[in-house]
Amino acid sequence: MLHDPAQLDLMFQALADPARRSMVERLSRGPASVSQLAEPLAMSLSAVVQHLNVLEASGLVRTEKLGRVRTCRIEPQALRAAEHWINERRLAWERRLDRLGDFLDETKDET
Amino acid sequence: MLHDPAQLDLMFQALADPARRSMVERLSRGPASVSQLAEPLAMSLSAVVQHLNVLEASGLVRTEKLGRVRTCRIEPQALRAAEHWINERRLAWERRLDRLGDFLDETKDET
DNA sequence: ACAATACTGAAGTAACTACTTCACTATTGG
DNA sequence: CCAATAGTGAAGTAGTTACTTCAGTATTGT
Repeated sequence: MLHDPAQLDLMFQALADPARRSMVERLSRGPASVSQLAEPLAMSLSAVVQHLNVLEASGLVRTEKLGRVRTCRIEPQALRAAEHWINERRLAWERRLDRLGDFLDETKDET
Repeated sequence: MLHDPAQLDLMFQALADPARRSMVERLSRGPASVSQLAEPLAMSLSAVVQHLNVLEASGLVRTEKLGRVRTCRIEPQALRAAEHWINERRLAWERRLDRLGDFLDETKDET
């Protein structure tokens, strides 16, 4: 269920923005609050919350509110899904090149 | 030089569209012309060319024109760069979880 | 030579994105 | 209790994206 096209759209779209990637990068080093995520970014807190909503909708980040603090953390399964899609296509291409190489080697032997 | 933020923006943005992903998927099975890429897609040839330009600008696809036919193929290094970015963040997170697990195990022993 | 093929490019448009500001609501520390 | 903190939500706006159509240019098969 993580492989449907719409979910991949959301995940790659989420990763396409440098502010959101920097948030993911920060979260890869451990959970953080919204303010902590916002701190290094040159934009309003509101903008950060909007980016966070995009990340959450994509499934890449999960958040949990305790008191007045929203704690954000990475969802590694979603990262894995995006990684997997790319990996499959790259491997398909590279296997193809290998077979082509084998074929060329064989036909060379036949001369 | 494949790791600069702007290039990652372009690559993830390129992968965020289902039509473009279907083009990449087709190309992962071997090179194709613009018309061949367009064939399964419910949109004008012009639209396909525009998607193709996005893919080419991202570095994910390389094209070469011979006569009136533009042949498109995948650039696996670019796919690898996108894959690598995701992988690094996921691993950072998972290593963190492992260390946390070790720490919890150790402190449990100390009771 | 001429028709068909394979794109290419420009202009238009509707929807979406990445912000902004401002006003607001909880929660918490003193 | 009340001021500071942490975040939420709505509205507005400039810029971008994903198409469309239509008109044009090479290239190639007959």
